[in-house]
Order: sequence, then structure tokens, then C-alpha cells
Amino acid sequence: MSRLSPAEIEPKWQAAWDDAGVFTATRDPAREKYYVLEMFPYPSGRIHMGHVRNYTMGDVVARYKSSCGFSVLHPMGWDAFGMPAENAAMASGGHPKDWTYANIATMRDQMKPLGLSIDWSREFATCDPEYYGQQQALFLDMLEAGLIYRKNAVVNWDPVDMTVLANEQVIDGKGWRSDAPVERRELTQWFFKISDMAGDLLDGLDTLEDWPEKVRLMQANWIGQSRGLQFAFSLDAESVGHDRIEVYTTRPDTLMGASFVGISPDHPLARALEADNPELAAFCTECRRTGTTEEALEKAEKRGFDTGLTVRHPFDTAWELPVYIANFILMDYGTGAIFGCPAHDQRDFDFATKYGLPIPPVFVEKDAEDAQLTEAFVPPKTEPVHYVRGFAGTPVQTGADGVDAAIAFCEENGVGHGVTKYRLRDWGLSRQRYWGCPIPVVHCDTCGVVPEKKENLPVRLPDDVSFDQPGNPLDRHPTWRDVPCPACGAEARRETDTMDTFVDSSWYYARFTAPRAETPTDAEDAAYWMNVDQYIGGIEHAILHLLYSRFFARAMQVTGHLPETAREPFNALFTQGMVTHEIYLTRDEKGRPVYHLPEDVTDGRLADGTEVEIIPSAKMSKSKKNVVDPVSIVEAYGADTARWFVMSDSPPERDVEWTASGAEASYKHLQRVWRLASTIDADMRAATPEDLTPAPARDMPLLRTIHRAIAEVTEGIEGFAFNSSIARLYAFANAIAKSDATLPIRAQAMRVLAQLMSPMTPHLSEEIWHLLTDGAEGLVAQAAWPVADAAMLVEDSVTLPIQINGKRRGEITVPADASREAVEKLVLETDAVRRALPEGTAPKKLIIVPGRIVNVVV
RNA sequence: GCGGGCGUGGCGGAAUGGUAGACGCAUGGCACUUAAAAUGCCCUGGGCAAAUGCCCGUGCCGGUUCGAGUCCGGCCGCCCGCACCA
Repeated sequence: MSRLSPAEIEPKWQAAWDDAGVFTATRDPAREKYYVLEMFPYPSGRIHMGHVRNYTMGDVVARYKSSCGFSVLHPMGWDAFGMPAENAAMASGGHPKDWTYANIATMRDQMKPLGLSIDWSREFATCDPEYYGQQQALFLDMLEAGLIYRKNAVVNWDPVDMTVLANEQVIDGKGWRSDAPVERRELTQWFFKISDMAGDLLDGLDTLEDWPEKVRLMQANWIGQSRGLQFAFSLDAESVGHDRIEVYTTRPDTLMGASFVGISPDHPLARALEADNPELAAFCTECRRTGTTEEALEKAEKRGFDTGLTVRHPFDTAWELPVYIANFILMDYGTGAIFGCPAHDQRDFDFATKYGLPIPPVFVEKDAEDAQLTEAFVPPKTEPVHYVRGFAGTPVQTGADGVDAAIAFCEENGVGHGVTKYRLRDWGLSRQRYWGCPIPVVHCDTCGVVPEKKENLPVRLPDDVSFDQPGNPLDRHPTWRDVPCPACGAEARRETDTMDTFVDSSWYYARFTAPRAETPTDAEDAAYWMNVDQYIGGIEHAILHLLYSRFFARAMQVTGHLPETAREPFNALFTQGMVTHEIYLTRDEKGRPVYHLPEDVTDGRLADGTEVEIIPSAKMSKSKKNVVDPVSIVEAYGADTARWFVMSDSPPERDVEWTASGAEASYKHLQRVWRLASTIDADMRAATPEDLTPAPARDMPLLRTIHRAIAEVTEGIEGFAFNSSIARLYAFANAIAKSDATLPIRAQAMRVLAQLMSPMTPHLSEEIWHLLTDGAEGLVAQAAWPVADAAMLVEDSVTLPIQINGKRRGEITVPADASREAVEKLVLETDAVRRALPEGTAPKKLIIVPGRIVNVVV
């Protein structure tokens, strides 16, 4: 019997699919459409197992839906702008464009042998001028619609390299190349007004029923709606032009526990005070050294600086509160100023303790009026609290009701007003880098900031740039900046900032519906194909990419580029786990990790004998050099094996650690299925008339198995439990191998097995299908998905485990339609129950869950 | 620090609140073979036991329930995100 050679059959069937145009997406009004999309890859240079897993999942869905009769759109493209291309250019002197397109070519060549059902005619890269030109058109429309504006924002500035650094380029507060302490610097930048849509983006989450609950929760927390009180503290003496401090609090119910007022180091008052107070200025400067990430701010030691200013409590003019500058207060959130209530907030408690400030409680535990607080008291939700200091003697409740009551009380007494705020900040899109989509505006001395004319799009990146020094090459380009003002025609300067790469990935799904259109989208195509029915990608994108995409769908609707029905672009979302692998690292003289490729490590040592640290289950990433190359797996075992393995070993939402033994095992199993098919085929060809005579009694068990397999495998695919589907397929193959059913029924089972396997192992399935149908029924890829006969799924009898006091002690088999009374009688007659029950006594309780279990309580 | 998630045999994992460990890997045994590979068959959570069986067991502690891997509360550990990484 011939061994199956993936190297022979896989290209053959891929060519057959191409010839038949099976995967070309066509707008067919007669059929329901299905748009399945995996998050497109960054062209890092080689595909890795995470890609294989991601795209195989999408492929399983696409092939399955296609078999179910849908008109399927399953495209692929490249998220091609970004820093690695510039880093490569700086390191090796090439050009980001060449590097990127070469990587794309390599990865496409690596991806195609996987046999994915992708419509490659729709492929594009975000660095294609045809794509980013349309993105510039979107920018102009959104600018005109008031969705984009300019304001100052803080960036990480490397004072040695004289360049802006991304957060990941800041290591322990220092520039990654220069090692110089990073400074904060303000630049005028472009922003999307995403905060205007905060409420709508929050409300929209409720409609996303087919998104993971955790992603919706993360997004809701990220948007961070809060209801609070905004009011002002009056300064005792006007200082540097300020006479009040505007404060926002989500805990107005603790206003009577105020101990101090804190303002951000970036608060206008703090900035004004810096001029006359060198000590204060030094403190603020020190605070600004902390990285710009929220994580760095939150983890930094909480520090304050007493400004010497005081304010009056709004409900008691005799009550004086000190004003501190505190490093943990963000200028971006609320008003950049807070009041501190140490008795009921742990951070404020720590702060008050550190600076010797009073800790007046608002409420205490019952019977604990005199107790000294050793930590902030946050009352349990259910317990009543005892008030020691309510508003004007009136106790208010805690919790949401208390906040509402406190806001109402404050409003009645003329202290501020209730407001709804969001944590979500506007999205800064300006990047001071070359390899991105140029922002299509021109700076004119007389007209100011002027949008480029649409007919001048795309604003192309110049090719003649150098990366021999840090900073943005567009700034250094001799002529690229010089353009006439689109408004007055005078000499003007092009903006040299480019767009955040998140912009590129925020609308690519819409572009796939009409990738060659002369406008960003085509109305008819968008109406037919949108929304994405199933989106698949990593959980690491749970917040930013998905939120930005949701914003963009709305913004594109406002600007007329998407229909109203595409408000939420992704109907269903699946977040896959990552493919992990050990990482190997050594440390440089500063203790920073240096990563090594698996092939450079032998028995835990480098070639020069240096021992390496091994960290298990680390996310596969190019920078960590722990990428397993799928190409070698495909070459050794074929695409079907790689696909089968990545789908079989782990539930798709969970991380999977790559192991070499798993691929080997998958390969063996697929060979076994092939042998089984070949044997059945050979037997059919040599069959005598007796072999073909039906024998219903012999055939019934396998017929039932066929229909159960159809039902269970289908259910697994529908529910994204691919690993369970594959477990069922193993069981099905074993059942066929062991069955004594007649040949025609075994052949029928084998054809169904091939079909059910086809989303995962399309090439092997085609080969088996072709063999068993003599090529008379075309391609599996075009065959209709089998349907389970419900009548065949019903069992005649059922085995019920019998528990005694919750522990399994026996079982009985009863007819599936047995009455409760009949089951009860049989249960009481079993040995296990008789042994447990004293002679003649009845059980205390008898629980019968029909079809499932019996529990006897004695 | 904040937000979110995960934790089950030697390993990957299965299990609408209802027989914990399906299915697969690995280990061991057997068959085939001159031999090996390949292939096929069998066993395999731990403990006690000749055996029908019995006890323990889903990170830890507690709770709800006839019944908890699953629900609730409190911990521990690991992972993801934190707005200029993609």
C-alpha cells in the first residue's frame, strides 16, 4: 500500500482549487454571505506557528461555512508599516520599503503551501500607496467632519539621539540606544476625537453578544464611565492667577472626610507655581522623569509636595485643607486635581500617613467609633455603616446610591454639579517617524494648517531617504517638505509626521470588501460584505486595536464610507491563545536580556559554552527569538499535519506550547486514516455480491456513529471547540477501523470522515474523496456539508450512574423512555442501594435526573 | 499599581451543577520481524487489595447544594493589557 506523500498531493489539490476558482469571493445576492477574517500579520520576515494557528482557525470556519452554502469572503493582507522596518534599515543600511516587501514575498510563499482558502486576488499591504492614499482621503474627510483636531501632547524625548521614543524603546527610564535618561517633551499632535464617542462605544458593547465577555468587560473598563461630582475649592489667597481648584470626584459621599487637595505636576497651577519656586519646580521635573506609561506612574512611589497654599472646605469655611502636588495624579483624567479622603481610600491613606495629614472618618464600623484606623475603611456592601460625619449632620449612604444622594445634596447646596466622565482619552495619531502613512496636511505661514487637496493624494513617501542617523528622515529630506500651500499657493511645508500604525489596521477589514476601489470603500460591496461575521485574533488586541476599529467604523459612517449597519464592524469575535515556546537568553554587562535562536542553543549552552537561561511557555515573538519555523514542519510532514496539530492539541482560546512530538503524532494519524481509506477502497473494488448485500443489524451501529460524528464535529466547529471536533474525528476513525459493518456502509463512513476532516486537512480529504468517489463528485471543497439525521441520534437505552450520598456506587441501564416510577423501582432493587439501606427502610431522598444520574440520600 | 483571564494525571487536554480524566501524546507489556523501523493489540491518576471492591484526588482555605472541576467569598501562582510594540 502506498504511503501518502503530502509533497505530491498538496500542490496538486491547491492547483485544483485555484483552477476551479473555489476561493474567489463573489458578490452573489442570491446567497447569504459570510465574511471571516483573521487579524492580518505584520510582515516580520517569516511566518510562525501563531500565524499557522490563527489562519487555520479562520480557514476551518471559512471552509465549513462555504460547505454550508454561504458566499464566503476570506481575505489576507499585510499590516506593513511600523518600527521594525526602520530598525532593520538602521541596523543593516537597507530601505524599509525593500525590507518590508521582501518580507511580504517570503511570508506569502510560506503561507500559500498551507492550503488556506484565501481569496488572494484581494491582497494588499498597508504600505501600498493605493492603500495609504485612501487612508489619507479618510483622514481629510474626518478632519472636515470635526473628528480630528490638534493639541499638545507629551512624548518621550531622547536628548542624545534627539528623537521621540516609543514606550517600548524606553528601558528603565532610559533611551534604548543612547542609554540617556528620557525626558518628557510637549509636541503639537493630531488626535482623533474618540472620547466624543465614549458613551456610544460603551453602549455598543451590549450588542456584541458573540464577543467574549472578558473582552467586552476589558473595553468597558478601559472606557471607564464614571458618575461623579465636579466642584471647586476656593484658594485662601489668589496665587499666580488662580483663585480656585476645580476637582472631580467619584466619591462625593466621602467629601466630609477630606484631608488635602492634590493636583497633578502638569496642572496649570503647578506649572504657574514652578516659576517662582525652584524647589517645587525641581519636584515637578522629577515627577516628569517617570515614564509616560500609566503602569510606570501607578507603580512609582507616591510622593507629594506641599505648595503651602490652602483651600476652604465647601461645607465649612472654617475647615482649611492643604494643597499638595502629587505624582500619582494624572492631568489627563478628570480635572487633574482631587481631594484626598484617607479614611476611605487606601492610596490617600498612605499619602496622609506619609505626610502627617489628618484622617477624619465619614463612617465607621458599628461600635468602632473610637478605633484608630490602621488602613482605609471600605465598608462591605452588605453591612450597615455608622456615620460620624454626614453632610450637615445628615448621614448619606455609601455605594452608588450614596454617590447619587451626595451629588443631589451638593447640587442643592450650590456645591458643584454631577457629571459623567470617561477614562478614555483621545487617540493621538501623530508619529515622528518615516515608515508610516504621511499625514496629508501642509503648514503655511499665512494660512496655517491646510489640508492637502484630494486630487494630490496619495501623498507618497519619498524613497530617497537615509537612516544613518536617528530621527525622522522626512525632516532631513532636502526637498520633500517643500510644497505650495493648497489654499494660497505660496511656499509652504508638508507635515513630516506620519500616522500611528493602529490607523492602518482600523479600517483594513472595510477595504477588503473592495480592495481596488478608487475611493476608500465601494458602497455596494460594503453593503453586501460588511460586517465581518467572524473575526479571529490574539487577546493582546482586546482593547486598543478592537476599540480603534469600532471607533473607525463609526467615523467612516459619519463620513459616508460605511453603511449604518456597519456601526459595529465585527459581529463575532474569537480571541485565540498564543503559541508559546521556550526562550533562551543570556545577560549583557548591564543585566539586560540578550535572546538567542533555538538553533544556536545546544543542551542549554551556546556554541562558545555560555550557559543560557531557559524560560518556558513564553509568547513566540521575533524579538525574543523563540519562533518555531512552520516551514520546516510543512516540508517534513505537509500542511495537513501542521494544520491538524495546531487545531488538535489545545482549546483555541488557550495558549499552546509548541512540541515537536505533537507534529509527529498528527502525521502518523493522518497516514493511518489514509491507509484505512485505501483498504476500504481496495476491498470495494474486489467486493463480491455478498460483500455488497445490506445487513441492517450489522450496519446500524456504524450508521449511528456516522450521524453522531456529524452532529458532534459540526457542533465543535460551530462552537470554536476545534480540539473537541478533532477528538471526535479520532474516535470516528477508530470506530470505522473496528466496525464489522458491510463494506458499502464503511465506505460511506469513510467519505463522511473525509468530509468532516476537510476543514482541517483539506488536501488529504480531497485525496480520499477522489479515491472513494472515483472523481465523480467533484471537490470536497465544493461539496455540501453532511447533515445528521436526528432519528439516528436517539438511543434506545440509557445507563444511569447511581450515587449514594453523592458517591458513585453502581449503575443501571434502563430504556430511554422509562418512566420515573419504573426507574425508581429498579434503583431501589439494585445491590448497591440494598446494601446502603437498612432492611425495610426508605431512602431520605431520591433524586432522579432523567437520562443523567440517580442520587440516593440515606 | 490598576483592569482582565487562567490553574484538572508524566504531558496537551475532556466534562449544559450530575459517572472527573473523553480524545491524543508519552511510558510499559505483547504481536509481527533475523534485527530495527513501521504497523497492530493491551495496560497506565495515587494508595490499599488475590478479588468483588474500598479510600484519596481538579492550585490553597472556607461556603452554597442531594450532588461542585463547574457557583459564591478569601488567598497563592502564572499569563495578557495599560494608550508611541504590532
